[in-house]
Amino acid sequence: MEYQEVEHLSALLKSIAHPIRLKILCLLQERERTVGDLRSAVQTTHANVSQHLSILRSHGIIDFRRDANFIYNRIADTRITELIKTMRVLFCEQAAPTAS
Amino acid sequence: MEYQEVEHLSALLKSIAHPIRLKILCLLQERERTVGDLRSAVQTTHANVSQHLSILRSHGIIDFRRDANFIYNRIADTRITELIKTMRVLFCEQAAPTAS
DNA sequence: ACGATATTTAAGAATTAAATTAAAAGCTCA
DNA sequence: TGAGCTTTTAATTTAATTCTTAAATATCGT
Repeated sequence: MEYQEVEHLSALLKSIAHPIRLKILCLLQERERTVGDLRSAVQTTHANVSQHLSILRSHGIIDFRRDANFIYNRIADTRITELIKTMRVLFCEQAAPTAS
Repeated sequence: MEYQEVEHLSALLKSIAHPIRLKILCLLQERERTVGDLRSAVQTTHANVSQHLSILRSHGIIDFRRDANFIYNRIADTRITELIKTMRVLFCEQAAPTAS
């Protein structure tokens, strides 16, 4: 892996490694959500969620659309969706009960 | 994803998100390496490499064996190998030149 | 045991990231 | 326009990481 690739990938990983941001990304896997939705799911202040969202946006990981005074956030990079799926399978999936 | 899973996964991601640690993990994909090998590949001090290695060890990501006064480091968790492979495919792989 | 080499540990300084708080900016609808 | 939402920005404080340096530990070969 090239120097630049390592730097880029590590910045990306760092941006998704924070528990609040990781949880936000998991929530956005299912469907788009407003800032308020996310705030109540992750249990912190609006300002804090907003700051985390702006970090994710600055990496092009998420995107948003506005509707009235709501901001709907969604995942912008499908590779992130793939990555999170892979991590879930590798690290979160229960061993399937053996059928015996 | 459960609260505990989020916490665990984010700690894991944080531990691999540092550029030096990510590079170390990439180097260890191929084969085991001594601390000195790794040091010259990542261009920093022995002490610093050693500290990064100890972070990776404390997460069970890498493992080592001793031979004389050399410590040979290797990846201990195959899921990490899988994860890195996936990330390389998703984020580092060039689009294959179209065969036309 | 001694000198040489490889690695680790520990303590402190420097850097970077995160949470908090308060104020501002957008938008809607009466 | 202005009251009432939702969201963002900015400044400060707090906390966590990372690097640096120096000293220690471990092992080898003689």
